[in-house]
Amino acid sequence: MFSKACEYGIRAATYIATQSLTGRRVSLREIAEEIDSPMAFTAKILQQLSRNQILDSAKGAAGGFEIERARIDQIRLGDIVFAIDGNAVYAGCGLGLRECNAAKPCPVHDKFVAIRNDLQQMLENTSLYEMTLGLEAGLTYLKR
Amino acid sequence: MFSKACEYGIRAATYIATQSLTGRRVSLREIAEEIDSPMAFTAKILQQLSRNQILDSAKGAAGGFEIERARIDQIRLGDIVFAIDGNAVYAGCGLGLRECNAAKPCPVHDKFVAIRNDLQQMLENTSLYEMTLGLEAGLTYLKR
DNA sequence: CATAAATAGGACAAATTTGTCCGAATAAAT
DNA sequence: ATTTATTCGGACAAATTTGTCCTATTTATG
Repeated sequence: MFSKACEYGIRAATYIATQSLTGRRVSLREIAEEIDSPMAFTAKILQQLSRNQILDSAKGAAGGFEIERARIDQIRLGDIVFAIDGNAVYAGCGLGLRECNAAKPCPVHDKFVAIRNDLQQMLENTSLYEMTLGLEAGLTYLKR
Repeated sequence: MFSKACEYGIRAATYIATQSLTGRRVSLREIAEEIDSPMAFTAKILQQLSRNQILDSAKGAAGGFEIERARIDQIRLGDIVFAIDGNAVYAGCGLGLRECNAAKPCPVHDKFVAIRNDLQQMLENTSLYEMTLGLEAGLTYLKR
């Protein structure tokens, strides 16, 4: 559904958020270990999230990544997906037609629209904060 | 959502179905033109669908592809997707975890399950025949 | 100031997906 | 029987995505 880059990005942002909630800034190394992702590749994705103001990075010794407390509430899962995969998830015909809309639809246009609307709703309604809740309680996981 | 191969496969199967309804067997060349897909690549996909009994192929002059009338009603969109993309659509964690289930879920496991169930329902409830209806009536399209 | 620890970014490499080419096999038509 | 039109299948090529490596830059700390 999402690209690998996007999957890593969501997991990374979620982990960073859990740590930022306790005021801890985390390093790339730690992130990659905690979400079990390739470190250098994860670095690229974090850069992208940083450029898109999803998270803040600090260079130098004791540097790392963090997310402002207030932003953890505001950032939606969809923001992260958009920052990495663009609008590919929402746009684009399910059968790959360049133009596909209500006026000239593909044979499954309506059915796909319905499902993508559900997906979009979910992505827009899910906050980063919400994703951190189960993690701290040990009810959800970011690796394995 | 689906691979390019899968998109072409669905479009091809749908076109073949419309023509098989009138007893016409169609050639690869015609299919590729009608669904606007790369011919040689489409050939590979049709082979795959043929091996999976989604459609029948006939070699030699006047050969081509067709689908038995009775099968057009029986084949579901999900059968085509499964023949090409396997169970990737249903299985697999939304965040890319190797193991993700109700016991040890990722932070968005439940939300993804809900959406994927909807998708699965749609794929299993949509028959190839149903997809041909709008096409003949000029209400839906397979290219552009 | 020097050093160490960290991110930034460019170039490159590997893997996967997408797409092409061509010869072999098959079957209808002349 | 030969020709012609077609699918089959293998090898290859291109494009994209995923992943690695190395150097430069930045910043805290002694």
